[in-house]
Amino acid sequence: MENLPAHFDSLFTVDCIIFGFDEGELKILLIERNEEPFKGWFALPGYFVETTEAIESAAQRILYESTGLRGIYMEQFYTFGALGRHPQGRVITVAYYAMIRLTGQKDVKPVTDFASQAVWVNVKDIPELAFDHSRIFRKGFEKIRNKISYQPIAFELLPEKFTLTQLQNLYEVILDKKLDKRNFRKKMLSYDILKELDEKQKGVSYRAAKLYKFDKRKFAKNFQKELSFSK
Amino acid sequence: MENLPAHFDSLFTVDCIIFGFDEGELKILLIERNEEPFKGWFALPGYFVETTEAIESAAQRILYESTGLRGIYMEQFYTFGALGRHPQGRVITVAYYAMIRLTGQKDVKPVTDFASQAVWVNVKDIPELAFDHSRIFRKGFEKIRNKISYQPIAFELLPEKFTLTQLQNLYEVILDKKLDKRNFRKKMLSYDILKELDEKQKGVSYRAAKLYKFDKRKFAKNFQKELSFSK
DNA sequence: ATATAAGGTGTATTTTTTACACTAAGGAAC
DNA sequence: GTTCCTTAGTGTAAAAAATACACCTTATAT
Repeated sequence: MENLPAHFDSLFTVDCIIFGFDEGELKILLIERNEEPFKGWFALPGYFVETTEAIESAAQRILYESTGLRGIYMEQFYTFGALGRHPQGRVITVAYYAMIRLTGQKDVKPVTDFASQAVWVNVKDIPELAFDHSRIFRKGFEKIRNKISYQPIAFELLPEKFTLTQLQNLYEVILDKKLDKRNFRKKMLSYDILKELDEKQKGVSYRAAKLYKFDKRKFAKNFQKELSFSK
Repeated sequence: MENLPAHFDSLFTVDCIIFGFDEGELKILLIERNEEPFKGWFALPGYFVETTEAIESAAQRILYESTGLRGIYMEQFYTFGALGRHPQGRVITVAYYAMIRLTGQKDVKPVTDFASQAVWVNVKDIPELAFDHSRIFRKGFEKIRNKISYQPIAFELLPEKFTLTQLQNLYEVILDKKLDKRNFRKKMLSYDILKELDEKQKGVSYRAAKLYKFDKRKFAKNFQKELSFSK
């Protein structure tokens, strides 16, 4: 950390995988680039980190510019710095993922000037992306797939009030496999992080299901105890 | 990723937590800085990433400069970029950990010109470190503590041939708790990643224990199957 | 009233985790 | 060479967790 130039600059970026769950499908937000390099390609929302900005804030800013949302929990999952990843020079990117609630209106605001549009794409239909963004996406997706197996992180994707079947569908889409209904419910309820509401689903043409809420307090209490190797 | 300056430079660093296991103690390698800022403080080995260098290579180089070792597996675990972390300006650092085999001689080569010495320090006695390195250390240590609970990553720390008791001691030191001998052996052997050798410990004044080797092939085979949420 | 579609529930079996204590072996000390 | 000391090495029973599996209930639509 020595021999610092009197003034220095940095060239690194933040790229975000923004997950949303909509109509039973897990999607991410992609932008279509309208500038070179990779003009016309789809890419993860991302941008340079200002020198006066913490990485974390840059991630929040990019999320805001892409979706209009603020204060969403984002998790940093890896930093990519292979030499050839940007055709014009050395760019290091810190990758984050976020999970957001798509409440019908799909709040996408393709704000930035370098994107011609922003679209939600099913994770099963992601095209080849600009730069090394395909790799970044795969790594981030793998991360949440692993994490969800031992930590209930997926509630951010659901509406505030949800049914157990919706929750199970979400798990099935993320894990890409069918789960047993009875076992899923038993296990999920045993975590004791859901609050059963006095309310039922509306507008369905079949028996309405009970609604639940995620209980942050209980979650914090029940998931502080760490993983153990045996005793 | 637009509006690139014709020429650009980046200011970021790599910092490494280098773990070693010696005389029953888990240690990390620290350097003592002999330049400002934080002259005289201990710090994690780290340095700038050259613009012509992949992050990964920089990590390897730093490991080599600190220990004389090459080709060791290193894992990136987090990137730190809070605004105030370096007193002279914005420096982003990508943190890696490595685990190395301390085979008696303790191969420390305090090579760099900005370090007056390099020392192995027990993880229980880490002093307050320069910059935000204390925080980096805590985060990295937590990471391996979690990871070892579901992946046998600790073999790199042991001599090539080791006894089950040595392995158990290592786990106990990392997890900071006592484990049951029978259960530990049962579980470890059930992973089927150890090769039992036709050889025994030497030079001990008590019953010599069988020696084992870590079997990389079996490890790869048995740990590709991923974690699952239930079926 | 009937059909349709999802909601909601329990138990037996298997697997995994935990708790727990004694004999065996080898070298050191006398 | 006998005794002592220290660690090696082993099995089983009980508890907990994970799995497999099928039917009745309830709400709406026709």
